[in-house]
Amino acid sequence: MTPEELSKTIKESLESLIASQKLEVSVIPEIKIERPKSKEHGDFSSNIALMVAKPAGKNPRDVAQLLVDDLSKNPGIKKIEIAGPGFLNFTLDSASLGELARTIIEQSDKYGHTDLLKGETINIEFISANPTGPLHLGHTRWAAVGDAIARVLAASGAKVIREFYVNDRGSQLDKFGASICAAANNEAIPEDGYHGAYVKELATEIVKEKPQILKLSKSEQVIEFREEGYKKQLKQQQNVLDDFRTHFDTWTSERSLHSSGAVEKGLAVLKKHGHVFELDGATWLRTTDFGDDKDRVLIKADGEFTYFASDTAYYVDKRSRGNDVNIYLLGADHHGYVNRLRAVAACAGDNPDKNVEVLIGQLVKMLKNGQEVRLSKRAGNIITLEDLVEEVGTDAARYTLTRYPVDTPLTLEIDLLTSHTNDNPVFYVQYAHARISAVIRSALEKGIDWQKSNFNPAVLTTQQEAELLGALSEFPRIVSSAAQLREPHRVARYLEELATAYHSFYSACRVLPMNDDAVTDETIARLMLCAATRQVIKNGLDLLGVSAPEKM
RNA sequence: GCGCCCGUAGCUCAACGGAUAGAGCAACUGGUUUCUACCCAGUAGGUUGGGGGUUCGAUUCCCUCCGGGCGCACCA
Repeated sequence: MTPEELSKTIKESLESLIASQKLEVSVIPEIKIERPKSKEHGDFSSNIALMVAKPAGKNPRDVAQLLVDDLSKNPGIKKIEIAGPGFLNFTLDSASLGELARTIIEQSDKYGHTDLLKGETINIEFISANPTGPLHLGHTRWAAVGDAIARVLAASGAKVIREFYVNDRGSQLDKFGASICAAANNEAIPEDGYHGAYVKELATEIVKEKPQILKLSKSEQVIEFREEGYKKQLKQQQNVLDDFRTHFDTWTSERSLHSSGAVEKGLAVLKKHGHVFELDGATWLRTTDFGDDKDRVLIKADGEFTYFASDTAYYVDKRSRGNDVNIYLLGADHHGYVNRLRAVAACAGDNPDKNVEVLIGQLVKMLKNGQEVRLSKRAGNIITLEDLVEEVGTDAARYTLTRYPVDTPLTLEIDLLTSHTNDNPVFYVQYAHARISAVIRSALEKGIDWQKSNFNPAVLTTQQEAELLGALSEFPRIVSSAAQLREPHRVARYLEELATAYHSFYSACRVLPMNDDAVTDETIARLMLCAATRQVIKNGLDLLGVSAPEKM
């Protein structure tokens, strides 16, 4: 019996109590099944009696007793206890609990997947770095977290579009061009330009490929260097992200919004809804109608579109592509955008609570030798995605970055991360996977065909086996909540718990027969349990984009 | 000044409004003749920044104060 089945059973029980008028409740709340922290509280628990007591006008413990009387008939349930104010603590019989292993193996890589978000089309935009330099540590966090969110959403049945917005227009790009140009001509780079070593490298590369550039006028050179540098830098970002296992479905460039007429179209939509006005020669959007602190300029007095105009057009464009929910993953330094993005949605006639979701990620701080390294793209003193991967590898980088909720600032201690052993829970989880793989390999070498043998779940009776099964049963709920809350770190934390449950089981319960001992029901059942655990670890690591090695 | 986020063990961090607030690291005590010791079992460590409120029940929700981070362009 899985938690989902138990939940259903309780619901049926409640319905029958209501039908027989022993209980009077108009609406049955969602019945949540938890795995109690304390072992004394059984395999699963529910607070449903506490939830129902008030509307029913009864004492919670009395409601609990009614449920116990009705549910005890159920064959898979060994024991139900009423605890504290009215919690129901369930203990399943071992056969009923152990069946889960078979379920997991049958569902294989689909175990944990649900259709919770079926029918929703969700667009998740993240990173969206300027194509004027390498991706830094902050971008790397979004690469790992954004991709992991996309994965849990997809596992929960949503149609997901991963999107990257390329800011290939405007003054930052011009400064980029001027910087490369200066570097190519061995001149001082403008103070507000880009000073990283990569600028000089780009300049050298471009001159080598197109030496005639240097014969152009300075103003033409700047444009040429800008365009060549942009192409190269974007390509570089794409390659790096590819290696980082973060693949985007859509790359939308700001220029294309202008060339395709999307900007005019977006403006027309906003005008239609009546929130556009003229003042001091400029065209404004009245975002203050919807909670923004000030109105925003769409077209400057000199006739140029603002960056904000592109943003609004981009939103309208995304919606027109059928995206119901538009998630933006932004750094804390952009949190001022939240109200304005929501206002844009409202100005376009949408519901900001439904169509827009902004996730603000706190910045990543890095300590090296106990001192903070300030990250600044402009100054050139930056730690890039590649630097991090080079130090710790893609698996450890992705895992470490997805292990924490994004709304807390993250401090990476590079010295710890580079040590490869300390404080890197990814190794702990991966090791559990490799360890199980070794056990299963040995079983095959010994000629134990556990997959074709009779599985008797009733022999899984030890405390460690029950704990492990309990942990395995939680996975679907964890994935669902990670998707609904957009918090993939829950998957990582769960995997650590699961790995602990496995290691604990492993040291307490011998799986394979010793020496010439015979293969028993217990051997087969434990191998099933191992295989189920391995499957769940693999499924969980997949959701984080981390590999599950067979050997370590 | 206005606004957003954060404050939990010595450190880094968890905890759908639920039961005795949990892990890892660091400290201490034990454990392996056999399947991967990159492991396991245990001890110690807390007024969840302070104070109010909401309720059966608050780390979680509301108010306020304190402390820290960040943002408030006809820049992008």
